[in-house]
Parts: sequence; structure tokens; C-alpha cells
Amino acid sequence: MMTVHEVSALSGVTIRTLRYYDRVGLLCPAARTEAGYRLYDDETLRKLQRILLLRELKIPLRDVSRLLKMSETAQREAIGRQITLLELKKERTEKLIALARRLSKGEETMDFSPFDRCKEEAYTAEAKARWGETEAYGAYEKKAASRTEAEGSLLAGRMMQIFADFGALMDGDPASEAAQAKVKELQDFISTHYYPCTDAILMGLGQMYVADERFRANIDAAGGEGTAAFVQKAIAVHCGKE
Amino acid sequence: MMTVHEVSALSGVTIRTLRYYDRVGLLCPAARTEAGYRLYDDETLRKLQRILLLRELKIPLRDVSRLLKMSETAQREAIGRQITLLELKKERTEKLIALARRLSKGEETMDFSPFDRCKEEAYTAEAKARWGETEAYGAYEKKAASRTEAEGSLLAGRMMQIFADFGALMDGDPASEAAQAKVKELQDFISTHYYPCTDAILMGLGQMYVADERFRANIDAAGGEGTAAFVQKAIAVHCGKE
DNA sequence: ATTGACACTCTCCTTACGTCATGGTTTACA
DNA sequence: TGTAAACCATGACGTAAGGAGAGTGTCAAT
Repeated sequence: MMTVHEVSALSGVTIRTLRYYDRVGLLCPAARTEAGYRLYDDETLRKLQRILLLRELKIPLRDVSRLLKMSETAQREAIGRQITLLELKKERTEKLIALARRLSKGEETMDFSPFDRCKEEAYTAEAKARWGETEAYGAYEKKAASRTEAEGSLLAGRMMQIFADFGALMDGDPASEAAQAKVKELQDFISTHYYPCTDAILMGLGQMYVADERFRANIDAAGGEGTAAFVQKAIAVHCGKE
Repeated sequence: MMTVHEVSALSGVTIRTLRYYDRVGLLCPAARTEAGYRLYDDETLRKLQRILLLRELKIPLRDVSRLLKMSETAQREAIGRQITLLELKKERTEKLIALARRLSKGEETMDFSPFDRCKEEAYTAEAKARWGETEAYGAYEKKAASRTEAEGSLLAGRMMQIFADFGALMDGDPASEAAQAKVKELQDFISTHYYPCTDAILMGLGQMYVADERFRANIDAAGGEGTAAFVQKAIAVHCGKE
């Protein structure tokens, strides 16, 4: 039977951590002295070792706690899931690195206005073509006119973000659930901030994304080469389905 | 002047977040109504946009707060540092994935006992050769004998971890600061848990790491092909320097 | 018997907010 | 003009995994 001090020295975890693990029921000592000192035995030690291994893999302690009560197979399975999670995390980090590089390289670190102007023009043109001088179009015009430059820029930045997200999905299928969810998000976003975006209009936008030079350049800058084309394909799938 | 609701809709951050940013002084509204309602203007909005960009890069809000008061150049620099950090994080994640794969593939998911037995034998032999039947050796023998299997396994696991860390440094210089720090850590670890590990003994261990089949196999399993050789080189640098 | 090292519990602190709870304000409509 | 809906405010509590420190009890040795 070892005290906290000895276990700490042996395992490398702090005494505080041992106490914490006891309190949350993750690793309770085998016994206590009369004075209340924690006493650990060999089995507890082995359990601690397993805990440390799972913790290494960044598995949340809550899950570790549950896992320890389950079979070896289940634990193996959990590790497999954790691998998937870690891979996702790695991808996200890679995306961030790419974004940071673009930011630190680009002259206009945080200026989306070129895209913004382009977008406004294009959307306006598209909306006009679809609606003519209808009431909805009038409402949009009014909203757009009353929008300050800062507001427009903010919205453009969010649009860029959506396209960047599309870029991250590009190695997958345009029909994948994730891509289709993004399409919906894009449609919602346009509907909320610009004008009610029907599937027909969305379809037209998608075609414009690849056809219009400035548009395609901006979108590909946000999500990488080929993003505009990918978005168009994803939109086509979305509209074809419904 | 916009209310929290409007800013929230425009920027995509929650109202709660806006309130939080106000409280911590990161983004205070331009004004308040008599009733205390927050009112945001265009300039505040632009500031929010910059905040969101830096936040995207996982820069801590505390740092974002400081950065916003600094020059454009300083911000660019900070982004550069952040890239380095993100790359480190990516590497760590990759290491974790490798570890998880080893764990889920290996039959003996969490059993270090082969390494443990090997290590005990080898260390014992090395220690004996260095010290003969001295007092220090007697103390070590006693400690080793009283060690239960679980205790030994835990220590072996930590040793594996150290070798895994060496493996992650393998693409660098054995004389690098990081590698040398690891050598010190290894020496400390042995001194603390086995016997006082002088440079001479450490040197001998390093040679054994590459010479002894079982040893090398175990170390390379922990840190990847060539880890044992790398550790030996790092140890040589350490001992040559002092 | 005292001292120093060690143990205990308790509480607050960390990030970046989410989630109520409670109550005041503004606006739209009847 | 009354009221209901929608909006706003502050404050408190919770999160993951402990760290730091306060205040107090216990053990071994001198």
C-alpha cells in the first residue's frame, strides 16, 4: 500500500491530480488510513496506468471513466473512434494554418472589399434578372443601400468563411452530407442577409460562381483552387434532389 | 447604431458573446441608451471583424485584446507565431494518431512487460558492471526486488514515453536543445527510479540501446525506426559536452 | 515535545462562453 | 390605452482538468 506521494513519484501525475481522480470517482484509492490518508495498491496502480494511456490520446476523462468499466473490445473500438477524431482535428488545424498563411502573406490582411463589391454587383444582377422590379427586389435594394461598408464587409467575410469550408470538403463528394449541409447554410445565409434565395436562384448563383471571372477567383482564393466548381456541383446536387 | 440583436445577426456571434466581450473589455459598445441597451456603430463593427479573424486562428482572446492595440506589423508577427504554434499542435496530433494506431493494432494493447523485463535485466547488468557489489548497487537491488510487477510496468511505460518523445525529435539534430533536454530527463528519470545515473553509466546505456537486440527493438517500437540510434547519439553529445 | 515534511479538505481561478432566472424596456397591435 | 410579444439587462451557475493557496491534522525523527 502506497501513499499519494509514492504513487505520484512513480506515475508522474501530481498529488492534486490523484485527489481529483478520487473525487470524480475515476480512480479511488484501495483504502484509507484512520487519519484519512489515501492508500493505493497494485491493482489501483494498474488501473492508473490504463487511465494515463487513454488520457494520452486526449480521450475525455468522463469517457475514460466509462471505458474502464467496459470490455477490452469496447476500449479498442473507442480508440478507433478517437483516431477518427484526432484526424479531424489535424485537418482542422491544417485548414487554420492555410488560413493564417493567406492572412500573413496577403497585402490586405483583413480586407474583403474586393470580394464584397464583386458579390454585391453580382447578386444584384442575379436578383434583378430573376425578379425584375418586384417587391422583394425593392426590399433587397433598400436593405443593400442602407448597409454601411463595414456591415457589407462583415457579411462578405462570413461568405468567404463558408466558401473556405467548402474548400475543406473538396476531396469528398459534392453529394456528401457535409457538403449538402453547407449548401443549405449558404442558401440560408443569402436568404437571411440578402434576399429570399430559392433553389432556382441558388442554381443561377452556382453557375455564376464558375462563369464569372472575379467570382471564381475570389471563391478559389477562399477555399483553394477548384472551390467554385465544387460549390457549383454541390448546388446542382441539392437542386436536383428536391 | 445597432443593438446587440442586429450585430449578432450580422456577425454570427451570439448576444451572450457580445456581452462577454464587453465585460472583459475586448469590445465595448460605442454607446448606451438611457435604459442601458448596448449600441454599436460602424467602427465597433470593424473591430469585431478583426477580432473574429484573429479568433479563427485560435489566438487566445487575451492576446487578441492586446494585439488590437498594437500596430499592423505586430499583428502580422503574431500571426506568424501562431502559425508556428499551430504547426506544433499538428505534429503533436500526428504523434497521437500514430500512438493510437499502435495501440489499436498491437495485440497486447497496454502491456509493456516485455520491455520491462528486458529493461530490468539490462539495467541490472549495466549497474552491476559499473558498480560491482557496492552499497549503491545494494540499494538498487533492494528497491528493484521490492518493486511489484505493476510498479515496474508503470515505470517502463514512462520510459517508453520518453523514447517516444525522442522519436518525435528524430528529424532534428541530436545536439538540439530539445533533444538534450530529453537526455537530461532520461538521466533524471533513471536516477530517481533506478539508481544514480552518472554520465559514464548513461554513456554505457546508450551503447547498449543500439547493441542489444531486444533493447533496440523495444525503443524503436516506441519512437519509430532509428530511435535507439538517435538516443545514443544524443547521449554521446551530452556526455561529450560536459 | 517540537519540528519539518507530509497529508487532508475547502475554496477560488483558469477559457470562452451556454444556459437559465428574474426583471426592466420597447414596440406593435387591438 | 392596455397588453402581449419581443427585446434588453445583470447575475449566477456550469463546463475540463486540474493549479494555487489557505487552514488544519498527522507522522517520523530528534
